[in-house]
Amino acid sequence: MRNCFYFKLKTFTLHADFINCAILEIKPEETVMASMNDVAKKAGVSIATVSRVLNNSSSVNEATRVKILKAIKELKYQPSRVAKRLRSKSMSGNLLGVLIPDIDNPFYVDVLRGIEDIAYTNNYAIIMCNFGQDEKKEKLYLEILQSEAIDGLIAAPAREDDPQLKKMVKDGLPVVCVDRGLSDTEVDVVLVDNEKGAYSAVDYLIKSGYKRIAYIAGLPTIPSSRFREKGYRRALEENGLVVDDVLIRHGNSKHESGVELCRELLELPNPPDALFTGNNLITLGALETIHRKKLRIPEDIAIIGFDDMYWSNSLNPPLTAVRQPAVEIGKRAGELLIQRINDPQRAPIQMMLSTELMKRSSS
Amino acid sequence: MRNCFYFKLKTFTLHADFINCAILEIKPEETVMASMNDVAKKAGVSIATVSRVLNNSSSVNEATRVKILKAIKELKYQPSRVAKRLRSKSMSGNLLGVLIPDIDNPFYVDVLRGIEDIAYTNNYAIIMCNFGQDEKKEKLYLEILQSEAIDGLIAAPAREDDPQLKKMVKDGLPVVCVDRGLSDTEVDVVLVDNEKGAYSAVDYLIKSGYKRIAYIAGLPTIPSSRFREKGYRRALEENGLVVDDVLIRHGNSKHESGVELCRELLELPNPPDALFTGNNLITLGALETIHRKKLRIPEDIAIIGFDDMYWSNSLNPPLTAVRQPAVEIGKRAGELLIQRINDPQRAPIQMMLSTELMKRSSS
DNA sequence: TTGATTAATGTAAACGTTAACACATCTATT
DNA sequence: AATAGATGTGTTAACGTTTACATTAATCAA
Repeated sequence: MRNCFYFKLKTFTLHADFINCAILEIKPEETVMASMNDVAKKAGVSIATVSRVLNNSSSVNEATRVKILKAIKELKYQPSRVAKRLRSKSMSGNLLGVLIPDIDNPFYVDVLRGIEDIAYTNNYAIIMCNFGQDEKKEKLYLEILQSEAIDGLIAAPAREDDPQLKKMVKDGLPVVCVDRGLSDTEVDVVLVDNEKGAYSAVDYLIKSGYKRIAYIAGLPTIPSSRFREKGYRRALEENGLVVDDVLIRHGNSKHESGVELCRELLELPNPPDALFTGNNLITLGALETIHRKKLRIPEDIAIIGFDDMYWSNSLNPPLTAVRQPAVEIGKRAGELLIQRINDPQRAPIQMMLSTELMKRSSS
Repeated sequence: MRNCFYFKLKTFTLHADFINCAILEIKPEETVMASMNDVAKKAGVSIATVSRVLNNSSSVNEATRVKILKAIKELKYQPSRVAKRLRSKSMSGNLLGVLIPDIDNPFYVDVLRGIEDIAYTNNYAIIMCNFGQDEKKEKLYLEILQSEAIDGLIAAPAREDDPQLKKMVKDGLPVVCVDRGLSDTEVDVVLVDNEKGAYSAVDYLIKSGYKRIAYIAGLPTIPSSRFREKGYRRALEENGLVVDDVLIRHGNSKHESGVELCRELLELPNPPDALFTGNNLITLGALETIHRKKLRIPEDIAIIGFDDMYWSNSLNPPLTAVRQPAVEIGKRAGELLIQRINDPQRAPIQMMLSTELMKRSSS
């Protein structure tokens, strides 16, 4: 604004900027958001007193308190979270980071929703970081989160031994891991008993009479993939079936790997009669292939997927699935994180929620 | 740390804090994250010079530059976005807000992913706010976003005339609306031609021979719901069919309204032979009901849904759907926003992307 | 009355940046 | 030889909070 007048006086030309300026000046309110200083001035007190009533720390006279409250109302004052965060890393800046591998996966969306729910009720905002299974991107996001001075982080790291994340934990950042842990590191973890969940699914398939059960796995780097495979193998073994390695396929945890690996399996000389799919996306991919081949479920091929969806009943036939309480995982993680922010000394907790086999008609 | 020694010298007692301190002192690195000041000190220059090489503004001697760069490397210095943001609202603090009505809806997830993609490549972080169709929550989130001093906002507001959001736009916050606009307000908008999309679907149904076509609508407060209804009506009229109001049902845009309203329609004395569903969630809900009733698609009831999903082919039969390029909507919105941040004066743009009727076998 | 405690408030330094301004040197133009 | 500009650098005041410390006035026990 001052620049504009400068232009005017100096050159005596109607520079474009000046015109804009003039117009702006007519605008009714150039509301620039009141600061604590403005409030203090308006209430005729010092800035410290305002801060005191805001955080109702230590005693302040009732009369001044109402004066200040009034000023706050009138100026529509809103404290700046940014300034707060800058000032004291110790004090809560009310910002949480969430680092997830793949927002295309409905499981993580549910987790995110659970986190968001808790965050919101505790007045935390969330910085959402989706690294799409890309470790480089993950690394960059971790740096950004650090730079944003978040109060805490909920993460499903790409690898269990992520050195960067481990360092952040060691440096004192409150962290809760979901879906997977962090090796050799004292950190809260919320996950599900993957082996048991997989076992229950495969055992159920066997008990239902299926003999050649295939497993389409996700990325082997992800612990849950491995645990699920372990459960799969154990179920076969304990039921006296032999594990046929040709029936185990490893993909990248994404939709198209479900499509592709399912096709490979079905085109085998001796194809499976049932399918256990390693996650949401893989299940959907496999279904696509099965339908394309006009195979009947479960008569030609049965299927049980890891991860349930609220629209599993919209599939035809309704999908039998191992349900992870995804929203609850998010909520618990959020609660643990806030707890830890308030009490950094608390011993780490590993919370293992149980899965539920949702028996529907695809198996 | 210094406090501890203070304790020691003053009281000569082993205060608990002191013990903690002693232990802490043994810890290898109490890495507190280096600041620009540390870098400056280490490089033997002033803090301003460091800032200069960081923003490579104005000239700085090559020798000092490398000295500083070296110091930065060694200290693993990372600039604080928080400080940056506090310092200059004008300068980019590299933080964007995203305000969406319902993260359960895969459409918004895709939009979010598009935004995230652009944000990431431009070094912006995202604060994600999901208000779940709750206007009170929306209001609170807007306040939080303001308080976080975001550089820009992408929003799908609950109502077109949201006064709070309108005020924020007027106050100069760069805003881009997705999926819906903001009445009487100069703001960038990215959306789809909802009427045309709906028209194409219903027209296709009619051309395929269906006579009684029902529409399950979302919340009437949402503009897109109304436009889709308009397209539905126009298609009927232009094809010489009469609009039977009993075949139009209004829900709340959520899954269970799809389940319920579809049931009502199918139990009508004179039920529809085809269904046009107003969004993702409604479609899924309707499918659930159809399958529960063991009706065949499309023989007993045809269905076309608004919103396509990457797993529409996993449905049985594959779903015919009006595809919104959701990811692209997100990307375009992200681009527009960043443009506007860099040039606040640019005239607002309304970007209307086109839908595509994905003809599969549910109709 | 005095000295000590408490209540209510103000002052100013920090948090980590940016940017306006000032100040040297040095080079080039007259 | 003098002046103007460029080049390179430092100093310092913001930004909006919190908080340690200082200050004043009032209350109270002795």
